[in-house]
Amino acid sequence: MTSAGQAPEVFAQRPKRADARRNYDALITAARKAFAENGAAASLEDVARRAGVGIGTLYRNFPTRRHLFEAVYVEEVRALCHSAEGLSELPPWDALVAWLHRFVAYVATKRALAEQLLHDSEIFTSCRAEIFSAGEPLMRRAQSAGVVRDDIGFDDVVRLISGLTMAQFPSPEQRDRVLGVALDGLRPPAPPR
Amino acid sequence: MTSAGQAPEVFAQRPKRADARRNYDALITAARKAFAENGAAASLEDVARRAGVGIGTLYRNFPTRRHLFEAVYVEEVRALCHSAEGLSELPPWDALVAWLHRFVAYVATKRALAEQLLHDSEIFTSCRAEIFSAGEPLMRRAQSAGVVRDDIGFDDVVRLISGLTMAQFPSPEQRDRVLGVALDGLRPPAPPR
DNA sequence: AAGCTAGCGGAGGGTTGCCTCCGGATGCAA
DNA sequence: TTGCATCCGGAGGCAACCCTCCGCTAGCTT
Repeated sequence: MTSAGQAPEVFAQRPKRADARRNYDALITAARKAFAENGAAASLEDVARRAGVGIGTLYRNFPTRRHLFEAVYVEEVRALCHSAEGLSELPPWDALVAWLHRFVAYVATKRALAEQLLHDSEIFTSCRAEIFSAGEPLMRRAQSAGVVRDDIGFDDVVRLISGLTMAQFPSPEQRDRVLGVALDGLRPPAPPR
Repeated sequence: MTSAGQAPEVFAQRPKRADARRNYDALITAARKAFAENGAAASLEDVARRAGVGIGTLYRNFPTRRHLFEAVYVEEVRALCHSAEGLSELPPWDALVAWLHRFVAYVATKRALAEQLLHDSEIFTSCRAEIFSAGEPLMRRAQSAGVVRDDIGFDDVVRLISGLTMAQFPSPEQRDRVLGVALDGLRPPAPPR
């Protein structure tokens, strides 16, 4: 029950003919990999090659490098937000922490994507909105329950987490340990101190 | 009194003739700007242009893009580590926090650099060592004083901070607020919980 | 001040990636 | 089955960048 579903149609929509749709999906998948491997500057011709389609097909579906970027990015965000559903059955703190963990895991490999999109993109802002509508309720619930300090907003948490997301961790264990430390910072200060 | 000064000479050394040295420095400065603005893929010809030297000169000083990268990077790290000197006059916690703030501030703009260097570079490892020898003592002192939890290492802190470093903050205020939250996570857990 | 040599600049050849364009193939509706 | 609208692929022109090479310039030394 995120706000997804009626998101902005600003970006390239999935084509209707069966073969075209196949190609579209193959392109997105290939692009995700290529960007993850080679960074934001991955060759579009390489993407087409991986997807097993002609370069022309790529350009028809995504007139611009950015279009392709955005399509990949949007899909990631969708998945993340979707995963917030059902989390409200957990206790407030656990729900928040669980989702934030997913946040990190989902976005961890998308460095290149994020870097490219961070600047001036309306898609980015609308995705941001989606993320907020998925995570902010969890945050507020935790604050009302007194298990998260009151002097910070959800946007602070997003920055904190997405910062970690960008860092390179040698092992998932260390990543979780560090995330744990960061999360401890969210706890309300102990009464005496 | 960091371990700087006799650092690895693996990389291009500053030339001896006056004009050459001028060009070398101009190149580093230009490169720093170019990388900050255009990311890791900035055009080397552009760098030379900014520095007001011929492309040949650039290639003579830095045979490889990576050489240039490393020269810029090393200089940044030097400055940061150097700034740890004298901090031990402050109380343990304050000293650590002060340095970490500098860490964030110094490295904040070097996204592109870091991304490129993060992989397989011996320069990177040696810089890492330098950072550790500058920061780890501060950390240990704070731990002995009981103002930082004992179950984490300095490397965890580095990850935490350099994560923040990567994130894009709209204002320095928010950046500091978030950093504050993260730092609170370093405090030892309050006795009861 | 005169010569030696380190250093300079930028033309240019090669490579790579971008993007357009259109003849041919193919899903889909009737 | 047939027709057509949609979609495909990749050749090819264009632009950007990489990097080498070599004739000239100008610090430095004596």
